[in-house]
Amino acid sequence: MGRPKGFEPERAVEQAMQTFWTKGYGATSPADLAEATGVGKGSLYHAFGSKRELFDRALQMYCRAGAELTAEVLDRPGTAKERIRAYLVMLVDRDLEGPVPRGCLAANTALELGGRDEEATRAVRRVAEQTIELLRDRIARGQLDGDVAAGVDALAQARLIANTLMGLRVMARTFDRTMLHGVIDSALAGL
Amino acid sequence: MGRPKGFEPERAVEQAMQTFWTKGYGATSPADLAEATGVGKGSLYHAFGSKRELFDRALQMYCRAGAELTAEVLDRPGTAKERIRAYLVMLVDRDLEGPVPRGCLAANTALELGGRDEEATRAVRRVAEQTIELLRDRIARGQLDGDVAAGVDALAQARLIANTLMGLRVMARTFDRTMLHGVIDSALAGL
DNA sequence: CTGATTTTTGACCTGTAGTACAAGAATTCG
DNA sequence: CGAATTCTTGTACTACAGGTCAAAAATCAG
Repeated sequence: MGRPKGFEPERAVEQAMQTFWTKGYGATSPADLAEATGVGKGSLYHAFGSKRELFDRALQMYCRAGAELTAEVLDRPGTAKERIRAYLVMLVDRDLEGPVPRGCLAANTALELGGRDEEATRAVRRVAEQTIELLRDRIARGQLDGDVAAGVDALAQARLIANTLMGLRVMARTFDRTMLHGVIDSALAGL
Repeated sequence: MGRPKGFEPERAVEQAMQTFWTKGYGATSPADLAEATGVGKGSLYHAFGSKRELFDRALQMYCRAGAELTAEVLDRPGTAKERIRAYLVMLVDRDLEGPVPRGCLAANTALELGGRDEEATRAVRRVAEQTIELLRDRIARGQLDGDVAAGVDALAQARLIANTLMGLRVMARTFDRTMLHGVIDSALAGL
């Protein structure tokens, strides 16, 4: 019973995520969130408790969607190198296509809150570890498939690529597509 | 003539830089700056005009110091690979030694203001390009010295390493020294 | 319809960011 | 010393961040 919600929480979290992603946590005001979600400030606080809790939900959603996307793209047919390249290129291109490059919400959060905020640090770490794991598995599969040399250290390469990815999403803020693609090529030389 | 300044501007900019570095641009208040520099809020505005202008000076100082440090470390005796590894290790360890990992002011700025702020974007891009150039020169020198294979594309490797560096300074917010050093090793495999 | 329950709305509140400004202090010049 | 100049200090001000709350609105059980 009781009055029914006038909005879908998941939808609101998603809108909030977009806003946090674009403007950053600190620079997003409750008013911004209200406008983005179309839900009154008061209702948001009623439903989510605080700006911070809403952000946690948004970050969680981002991580989940990111992991799914990563798995999906890596699993498409092709060699490990081809798939990983496609993955990196896709993320970089996505970054560059918007009116304003937003990078990666997790990376942005890592720099904005990392080290100062327990919860955020853990969340960011988890998504990074997840990515590394997916990359490692894909490389290992490449070794089974015979398209990656058996002597390659899958974990080390996965870490290198994940780190490169973080770098790319910072560089995407200031450099152009050509340079970023060049970096991707160099980073994949070890495969 | 007139009353002499009660503080050294350069010193104040340096203190301000430390604060911006630790807390980020948006999260640093005029009150923080006044406390960090020991100069009254009013005096700061009189001397520097605005928070933004002070930040520009601080970022500029950071870039200059960074470039000098890079050049200095790379120029010490050793092979290109040894020197570049030492450079990366030094930056990562510095990041980790403080009570709170601060990353790189330029990278932080790139993520906080990049794409939205012309001036900041330019400054960050300049420091990145500078770093790439110094790395390229050092690799090229390594080729002359014979410690780097002649077939290596110095510019591509320099870009890869600069990108790796950016990534490391993001990862340093959430990962430990061991993993970061592993990434450094992998990244230098191409030399 | 009444009451219980939950959501919405909008007003309201406290604190601080970012800046402006006026009055006073320190210094040099004549 | 007085005047001119430049810096300092502290107050004042506007705007907005972040959040709270009371009252109205919507639903359902009985």
